[in-house]
Amino acid sequence: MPELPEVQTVVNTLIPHALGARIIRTEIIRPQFIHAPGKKLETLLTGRRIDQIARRGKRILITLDPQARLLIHLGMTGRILILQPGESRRPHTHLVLHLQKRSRLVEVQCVDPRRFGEVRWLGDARGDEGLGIEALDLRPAHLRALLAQSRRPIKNLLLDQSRIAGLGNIYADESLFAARIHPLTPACRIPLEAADRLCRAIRHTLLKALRHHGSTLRDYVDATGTAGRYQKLHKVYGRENEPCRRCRNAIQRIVLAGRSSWYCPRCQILHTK
DNA sequence: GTCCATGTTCTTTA
DNA sequence: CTAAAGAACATGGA
Repeated sequence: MPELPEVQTVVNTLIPHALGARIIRTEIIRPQFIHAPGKKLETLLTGRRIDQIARRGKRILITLDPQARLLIHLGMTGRILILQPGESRRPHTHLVLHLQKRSRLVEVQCVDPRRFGEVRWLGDARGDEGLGIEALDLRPAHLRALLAQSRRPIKNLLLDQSRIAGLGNIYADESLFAARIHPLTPACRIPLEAADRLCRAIRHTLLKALRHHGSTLRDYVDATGTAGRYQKLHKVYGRENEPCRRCRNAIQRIVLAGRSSWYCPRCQILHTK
């Protein structure tokens, strides 16, 4: 489900209900889904207060008081849902946090049918280990440097979270279309003007998706259960054989890094030298 | 039954 | 050393 705009929207919709709340009860329904060292997560979580809810790349980082951190990754189909106490538990719920914020009680359910996501106790760790620069913090000079040191197809580089954190399959394709760069172009062959165009395209695409609360293809909803709207504005993603919105040529699909990649063969230039 | 899916990680291959 | 390909994880929808 989640790339940067979706994960940020989950965080934004979680904050009003959960920030400052105390965890008064913890139910672990599927222990295999939860990574915690030694002690039981129930013991670690229960009694602490939620001090901060933030996003880094596609990770949700929850800072607790007394000081400790919890990481939630939504994987492909993960959801965090805010529910009233007593509302029926959704299928594939792995963890439920019972929160009290002043006199109000709410439940936070962590749901993930495919179980590609994870909940992990971080203790003192920051939770940003292994991640490259935030996609929204990317600046032309930084992107130029990244491109110069790689011959990989640009699409593969954009998906590499250890280089740039936050882009996934949808926004990598949409950003490359906006920058008019072919996904197979070797990173180091992208001309400087095109690199700067890509930098702007990434930022513009993510901010616009964020304004539309992300893309809902099938599973994604925010913490209040609301779907995103940006999928209606996709220019290439999932549009094989449909006309390019810019030139009317048919959108093509190829497989790269094991993922479908959609692009317009007329608008997106394959730079080779 | 088939193929495909917003992600990550591991193994194999080159 | 780099990095690509492929499989794996588990479930469900078309």
